[in-house]
Amino acid sequence: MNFQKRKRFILDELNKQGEVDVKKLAADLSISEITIRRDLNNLADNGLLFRTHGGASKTDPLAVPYTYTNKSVQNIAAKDDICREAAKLINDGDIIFMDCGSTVFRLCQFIANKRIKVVTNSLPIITALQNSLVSLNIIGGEYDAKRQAMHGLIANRHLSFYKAKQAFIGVDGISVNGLFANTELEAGITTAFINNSEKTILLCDDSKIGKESYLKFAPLTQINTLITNSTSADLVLYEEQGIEIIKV
Amino acid sequence: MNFQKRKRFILDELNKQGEVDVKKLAADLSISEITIRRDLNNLADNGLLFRTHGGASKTDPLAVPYTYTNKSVQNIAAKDDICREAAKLINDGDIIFMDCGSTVFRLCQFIANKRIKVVTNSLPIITALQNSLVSLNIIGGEYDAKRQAMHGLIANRHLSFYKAKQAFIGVDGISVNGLFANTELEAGITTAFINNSEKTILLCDDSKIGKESYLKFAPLTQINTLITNSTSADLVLYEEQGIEIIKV
DNA sequence: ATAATAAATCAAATACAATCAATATAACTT
DNA sequence: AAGTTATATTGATTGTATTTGATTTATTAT
Repeated sequence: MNFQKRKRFILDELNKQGEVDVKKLAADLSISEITIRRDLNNLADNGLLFRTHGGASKTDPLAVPYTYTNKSVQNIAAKDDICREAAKLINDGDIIFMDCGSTVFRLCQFIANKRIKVVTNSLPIITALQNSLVSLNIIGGEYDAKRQAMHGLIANRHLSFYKAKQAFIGVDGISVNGLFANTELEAGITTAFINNSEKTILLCDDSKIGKESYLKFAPLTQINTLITNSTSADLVLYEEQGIEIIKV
Repeated sequence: MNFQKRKRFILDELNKQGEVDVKKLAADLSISEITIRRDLNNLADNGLLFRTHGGASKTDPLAVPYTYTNKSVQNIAAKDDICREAAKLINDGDIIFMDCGSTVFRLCQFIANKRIKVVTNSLPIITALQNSLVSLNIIGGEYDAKRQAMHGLIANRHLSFYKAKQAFIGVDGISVNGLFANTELEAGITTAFINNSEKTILLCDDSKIGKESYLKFAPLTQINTLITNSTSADLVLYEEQGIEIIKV
C-alpha cells in the first residue's frame, strides 16, 4: 500500500462519506496515524480536501459564498468600535458615500434605522441595507467579483453626478506621506469619493496606520477626520496636518 | 461531532430559524454550553452571525440574499424553455443587455459558461453570474428594493454609454398595440435598452401575450424577435408587423 | 435584586508537529 | 552484478497545541 493508493482511497472515502477520520483511516489501511496525517496534509496543501482536527472534510464548511469572511475577518471588534463612532456623525436627511472596504461595511449595522441616502459601489452594502430605512443609490460600472464592487471609468464618472455631505472611506494604508491603495481602480474611486463630498471621514483600524502599500494616491490634507483604534504616536503628526482624530 | 460539523449545524439552524439558543444547541448536539458559546463567539468574530445574550441571530448581510425565490415566479418551466432558446442566440464575445424581470433572470443558468459581457440593472442577475465566466457591468442609479434593480434618470443615462448587440427584455404585457409596462420607471429603462442595442429580443411567456397593462411605452416594431411558449392566434398579427417569432 | 448568561481559570484528553531512527527504494560506481 | 551511497518513506518517541469541560467569578437582562 503506497502513497498513491492511499491517496486514492482517502479521496474515495471522502467522496462517499463527505469526511474522513485519522484513526479510522489508519486502522482501515493498517498504517500509522502519523502517515495518514502526512497524507492528509499533503492533500490539503494541494487543495484536494479541507483538514480538520482529527480528520478532513471535502470543503471548508465555513466557506459561505456571500460575505467578507475570507477577507476581512481581522479586527472585527475594532472595526465595529470605529463604525459605532462614525455613525454618530450621521444625521437623518444626510446623503453619504460609502466605499467598498470591509471596515466601512461594518457601518451598515449602525445606520440601518437612519433616514438617509447612501451612495455606494459595494454590493454587500446594498444587500445589508436593502430592507432598511436607508434609501440606496448604486454606482454603476464594471463589476469586480473579488471586491464585489464597481470600479473604473464609468463608475468614477457616475459618481461625479452626485454630491454628498460625507464620504466614509477606507484605505489600504496611511502614513504621514499620504493615503495608499493596492490598485489603481481603488485609488480612482476613492479619489472620486473625496472630490465629491464636503467632508471625508477615514475609517482605519490600527493595522493600517503607518502602512505604506503599493500606490500613494492622495495627501493627508484631503482627509477631514480619521477614526481609529490605533494608539500610534504618529497620530499627532497627522493632526499637525489638519486632520481631526477620533480615537475609540 | 467536531468543530466544523457543529458550526455547519449552527449556521443551518440560524438560516432556518433566524436565531439560535445556547441551551438548545448544547442539548441538540449533546455538548457543553461553554463549547457552544465558544463556537458562537468564533462565528461572530468571523462575521457569520450576531451574538446575543443567550444565543445568536443572523447578521444582516446574510439575511436576504438576492433571489426571486420568495416572489411568485409563475411558469418556471415555460420561462426556462424560452431562455434555453434565447441562449442559442448568444455567442462568445457578445455584449448583451439583460433587464430585471423574472423571465430574463432565468437566462442566467444558460449563459454562465459563455465568454460574454452582460450589462444589467438587476442585482439578482449579478449575484447569479458573479462567479461565472461572464464579465459583468452594472447599471447604476436609484435602487428599487422591491424589484432589486436600478431605475431612473441616472440609470437611463448610464445605459446610454453602452451599446449592445442584443437586449433581452421582458414586459408586463404585449398586444398588437405595442408593449406595456406597470410603471414609468420600468418603461424608461426598457426603452433605453431597446434604443442602445442592435437587436431587441423579447422573452414572454403566454401569460403576457395579449395583455394590455397600465402604460403603453413602445410600438411592436421596436422588437426584432419574440420568444414565447404561447400558441395564441394573435402571434401571426405580430409577425405581420415584422417580428420574428420563435415558439418553444 | 435576582436569576440567567458569560467570561476566566484550570485540568484532562486528544491530536499534532518535530525529531530521530529504521527501512525501502533508487542511483551510481567500480 | 555487487556494493555503496543517496534519497524517500514510514514509524516511534516526545513535547506542544488544540479541544473540551468543570468550577468559580463577573456581567447582563429583566
